Amino acid sequence: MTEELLAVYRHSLAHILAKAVIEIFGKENVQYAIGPQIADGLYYDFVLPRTITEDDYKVIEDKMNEIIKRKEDWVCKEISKEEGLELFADQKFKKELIEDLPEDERITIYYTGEDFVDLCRGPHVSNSKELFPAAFKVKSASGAYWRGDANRDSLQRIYVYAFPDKAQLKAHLNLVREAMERDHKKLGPQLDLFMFNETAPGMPYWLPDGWKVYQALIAYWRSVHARHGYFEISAPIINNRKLWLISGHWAHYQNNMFVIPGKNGTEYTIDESAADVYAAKPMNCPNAMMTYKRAVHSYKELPIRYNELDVVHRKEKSGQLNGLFRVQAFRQDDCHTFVMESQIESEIADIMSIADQIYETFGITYRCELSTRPDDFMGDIEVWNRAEAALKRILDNKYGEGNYEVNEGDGAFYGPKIDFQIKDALGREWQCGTVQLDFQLPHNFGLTYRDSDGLQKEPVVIHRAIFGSLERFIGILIENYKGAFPFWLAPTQVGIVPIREEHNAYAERIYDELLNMGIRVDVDYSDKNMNGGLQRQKYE
RNA sequence: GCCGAUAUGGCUCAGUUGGUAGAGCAACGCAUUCGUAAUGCGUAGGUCAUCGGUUCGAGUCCGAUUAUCGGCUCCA
Repeated sequence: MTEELLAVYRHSLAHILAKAVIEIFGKENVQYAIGPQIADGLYYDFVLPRTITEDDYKVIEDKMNEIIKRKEDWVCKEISKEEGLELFADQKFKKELIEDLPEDERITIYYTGEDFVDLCRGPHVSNSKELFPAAFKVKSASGAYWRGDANRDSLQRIYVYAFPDKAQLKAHLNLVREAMERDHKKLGPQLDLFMFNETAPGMPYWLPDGWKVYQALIAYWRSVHARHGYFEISAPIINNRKLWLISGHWAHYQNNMFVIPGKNGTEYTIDESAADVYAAKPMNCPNAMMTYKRAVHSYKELPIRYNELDVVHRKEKSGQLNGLFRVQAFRQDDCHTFVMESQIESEIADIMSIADQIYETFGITYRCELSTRPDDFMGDIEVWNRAEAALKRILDNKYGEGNYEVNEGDGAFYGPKIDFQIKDALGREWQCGTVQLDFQLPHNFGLTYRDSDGLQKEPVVIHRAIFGSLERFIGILIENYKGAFPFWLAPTQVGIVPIREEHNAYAERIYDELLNMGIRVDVDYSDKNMNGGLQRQKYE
């Protein structure tokens, strides 16, 4: 089945889903919104008289199958806006969709049988029998908003897996099960890598074994950067509000910051009346700017590359947290590189080569996305154009023109960026690394360097991370390796288990030798059988 | 934040129509010295997430809170 046919198949099934739900609840009780196809099937959004529960899934599936078996014809009709508004008079979402259509847009509707009609661009099957063997399964039901807007109607979204045939559906369900078994939220605590506690939501505790993995990753990361002229710094975790006012975070990012109120007399407050208001840093950049600013710089010093692994805190809305994938306290493998505009291209090319090397080490493939100037950009448009051209040249050289995604207008207001989407063992994609140009922060902080012509100029800052956050990256690694880390990352690289007491002395000798070689080794002297697996040695 | 779900000893779970908590594994003790998915016997471990309410009585019912999970991003 081609991509196009699969889309038609899934989208047609979405109509079948809507028809089924309407037949189950009664047409007068259902408002149906939209139902597109998605990566593994389709969904449809409804307003229903009651909440869908798991017990309904089977009922819905059965009804869908029943409808398909009717082998009804699908009829497409072109109608006028007025006809549409009349036809969908009692369907508020459809009416809104029609009203929002441009005047000259042709409006089409699709009948499935005579009793169900949906506003739709199509195309669709011409008869339900084309939907056989109808390999689908209701996946879940959840809340959603009309047009993704939290202020508008709350809808119930029903997700359905749908594949061309039963074998592919089964394969996908297996993949889903496999992914569940690999879930780092389960494996992590099971393997004693990390844990969470209610008093610090979204802030991982790294346990001894997890911290070994963490440190192994960092050690590797440092060794790679050492060969590319990077220097590591560390800066305060909390700063006075003054810093965040300069950087713009106070104005634009305050809702995502953990703020420590100051004292105005006896009152605690975060406003100007208290001078001692602090906030935990959500990003490392402002302190990197301060670090640069401590001295005058010559063009001969650039690029200056400051790596930084400090913990950052970002306050998320409740309901947004997700294991290690979305946390409130984490370390980015952050770097702020200060360059002259003329150095952007070569510097980013070097960053790309570092990214290549690091991702390859994990057997991870990735693809790049370029995000360009948004409407509300800041700075000089000529600088933007040159920077975007430089990024394009890099990507063109590396992947060939058109072989990477371009998200027009998706860049940050302070500069264009390249994102790395990495792909794990199960083919799932994750946003990790990012390279962002920044023309704004150096300006806000008044950064300069003395150029060869004797003039003071503003450096450009490149923000970049390759792991993204260590936390998220380790989460991905746990799932990618199913908890079985490669030797160089494994918390325990060698385990020694003497069988009898008289072997203990020899075990100790081996243990010391391995330890001296820098191997992470454990030995189990416990007097018991081997069934329990390796025990942690007592004197650790 | 919104919709939905979940919350019982370290882990996995049971707990019927409300009558003051059970099991297996793990732990610990004793015995066993036994070679790769479970040696035997015994001991200890829980204010049933938190707070409040209903009741003579609540793990069980009601309310609030907190945390966690699935969605809310693929837009006829």
